[in-house]
Amino acid sequence: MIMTPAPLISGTNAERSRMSNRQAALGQIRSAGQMGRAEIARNLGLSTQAVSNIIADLQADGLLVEAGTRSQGRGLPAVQYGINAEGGYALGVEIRPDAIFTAIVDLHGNATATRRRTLKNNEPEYLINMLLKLRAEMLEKTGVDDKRLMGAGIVIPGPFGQTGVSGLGSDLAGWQHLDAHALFEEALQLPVELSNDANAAAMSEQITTGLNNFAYLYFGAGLGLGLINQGQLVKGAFGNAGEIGHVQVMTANGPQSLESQLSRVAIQKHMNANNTIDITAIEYLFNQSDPKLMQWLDAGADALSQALALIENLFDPQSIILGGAMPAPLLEYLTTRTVLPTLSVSNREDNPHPRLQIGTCGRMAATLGAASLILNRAFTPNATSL
Amino acid sequence: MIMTPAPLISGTNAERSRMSNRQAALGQIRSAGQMGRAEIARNLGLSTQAVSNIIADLQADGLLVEAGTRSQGRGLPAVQYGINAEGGYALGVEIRPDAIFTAIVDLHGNATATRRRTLKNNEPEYLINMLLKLRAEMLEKTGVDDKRLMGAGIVIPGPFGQTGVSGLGSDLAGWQHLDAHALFEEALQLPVELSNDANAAAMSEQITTGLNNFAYLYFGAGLGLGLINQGQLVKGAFGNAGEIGHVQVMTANGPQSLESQLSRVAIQKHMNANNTIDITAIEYLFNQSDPKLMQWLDAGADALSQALALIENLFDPQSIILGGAMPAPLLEYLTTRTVLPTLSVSNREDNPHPRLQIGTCGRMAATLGAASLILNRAFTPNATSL
DNA sequence: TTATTAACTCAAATGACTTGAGTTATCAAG
DNA sequence: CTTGATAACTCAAGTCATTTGAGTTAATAA
Repeated sequence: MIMTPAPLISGTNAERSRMSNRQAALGQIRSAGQMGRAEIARNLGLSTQAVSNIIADLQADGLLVEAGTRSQGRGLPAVQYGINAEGGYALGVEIRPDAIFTAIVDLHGNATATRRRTLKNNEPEYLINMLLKLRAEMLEKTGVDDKRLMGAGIVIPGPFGQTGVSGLGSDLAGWQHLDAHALFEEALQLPVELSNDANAAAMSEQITTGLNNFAYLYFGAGLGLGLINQGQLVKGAFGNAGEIGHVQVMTANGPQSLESQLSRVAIQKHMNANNTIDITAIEYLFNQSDPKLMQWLDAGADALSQALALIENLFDPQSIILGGAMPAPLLEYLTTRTVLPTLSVSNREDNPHPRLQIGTCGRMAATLGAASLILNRAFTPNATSL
Repeated sequence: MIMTPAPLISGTNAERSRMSNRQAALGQIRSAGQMGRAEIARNLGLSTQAVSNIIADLQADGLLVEAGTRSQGRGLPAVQYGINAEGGYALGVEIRPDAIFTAIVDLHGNATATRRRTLKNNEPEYLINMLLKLRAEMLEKTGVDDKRLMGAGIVIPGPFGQTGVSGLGSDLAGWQHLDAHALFEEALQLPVELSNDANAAAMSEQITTGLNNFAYLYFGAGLGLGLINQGQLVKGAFGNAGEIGHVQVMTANGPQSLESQLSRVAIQKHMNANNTIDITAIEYLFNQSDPKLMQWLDAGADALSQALALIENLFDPQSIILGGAMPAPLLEYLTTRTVLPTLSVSNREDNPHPRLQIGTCGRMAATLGAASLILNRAFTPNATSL
């Protein structure tokens, strides 16, 4: 499977300008909730008239709805516009070796339908058929016209391609040499965004928090890092950026991989569990204040602290967000136990954001993140290929 | 000093489209060396006529020159255009606590004049006056019209602002709370790009290598990391991304900071030198195969190997480039001694680029890099504020 | 020698934005 | 309560940069 770095810089003409301006206007409205035309025009450096035309278009396309008027001081009150949740939908998909998760997400970012199926195998044909069936089911249930589906965001386990960290358990058997992107686009007949779990979850967090320079630590089976720089995902040359699990940290037992200290699998191992411990089981143990789990959390906090120092000094983010398939209270507890590193460029007074915070938690974090890859394109100029 | 993340997304109109297309056309020509109009049009997705108009403009502005014709197969031979080196210049500046380096660089990236002065102190007024004097000197010597100066790229020692790693020796005394950007723009009456040494050097390397996803390890007094993602610098929220020197690596003497193992200061310490060892001294020692230096190199190669694993797994670059104020032969030797990590996403067969390579070396690397921050803006659409 | 091909030019058409005049509704001041 | 200032918005004309389509030119292939 090939992921080209694609530096495709393209020229601009009137039509592409309009497209770009439409997206910029939508982006403004989304991040503010609702807005008037004159304000959008000021923010984008366009004339009121231009924005009026654009808004009229968007409204005709069903992407916007009027939302009353608002007056601030003198002058004619501004007619407010908001995103029409039903104006468009994104298909979010997470594929794991053992299961597939899907969701239909509206323009407000709310899931209107979700599905979860266990997988018998990872053969492309089986998987694609499953995916098509789930899409059809969800579309029927929600009554969404499939013309309103803007695209599919698909999370598949990294690393992409055959690399030095392949075959360590999490990747999809038999997919290393496939062009998954083309395969999915062909099957779904939709624009597709491929990504790993951490990047997808990070993108979704960008939308909800409004941050545009941050790092996202995603707890899946292992541990992944999603990086957002200037609002853009840092995917790396082959889409494999963020493989933080293999980074070494110091422990009482000498240097170990971060993933072996801080992940669901690490918990499993620490608890000497024979079968997989999932998020529900972890939540139960945490609510019981299970001594072994609490012990693990202390060691985990130490590893996390080292990871923070690393991320902060390499990336200087506004904030580091924890999320993924872990119970929120556990991550909350983990943050309170974690020492924020002193020797760090993020150790400064004038950052208005917390250095460490909790984001979206739960099983569907990556699936919703996948959908947000598509939503993001609708709201960001020049993001067609990211 | 405040560096805003500046997510300013702006709308597009006819004039801004033209500006963007001009830059895109220049970028095409630069990366290809020379090109015909029809080819540019195809690459940018514009009509031939549009590109013809743009090229005529650029030629009238003195940014392009005709460079003969080229025929490939049938059809009218294409008139080729190339960048006119004298069409514009950038001022490159590196400020260190003890010295200032400046250069005037033409559109081909060649330095037409350079200066180096030691600094008595770091007071803003003294520094600015020195800078103005050097600029005047260089402009006079080269006969460059100061209207042709497109801007100034200025490298100042990080970290920016008062952080947890400030006051460790390298930063400019008394500058933490100044708005350096405004200060320089006011004094020079030019657009200014501020950056740390590693980022500037990385940008310059992007231009010479054509890579757009890579990491650059910059050997200054310490060690810095410059990251380029999708052709864009990863600066971090406060401009302090890439502080890799403080990252911990394993050594025979337990965990140590990377900078203590792999930097000019580390050499100094290892050699038990009382006075600073500069690049010339290091080159001499290396040519003598000085046993202590060679011993240091072995330990350094080990530290470098760990740094590579880290960078590769976090950023998945096309390549990692070594450069800066070190003798090229020493870095060459270092690369041959460095084990490329196995457990890395970069350990793959299908990457056409070497995982580790040497870039620009020498005292002026950061200064020329600073200038390239300005040159880059001229050749990249939407890069006005990076 | 001739047909084909591709780069390029000219002039008209198109698309999207800007400009400027005019309308409307709110707030503030008298 | 009236009046004036203000700001959002609309309409119509103007501007800018691009596209389109009909030539023109020069090289190569047949």
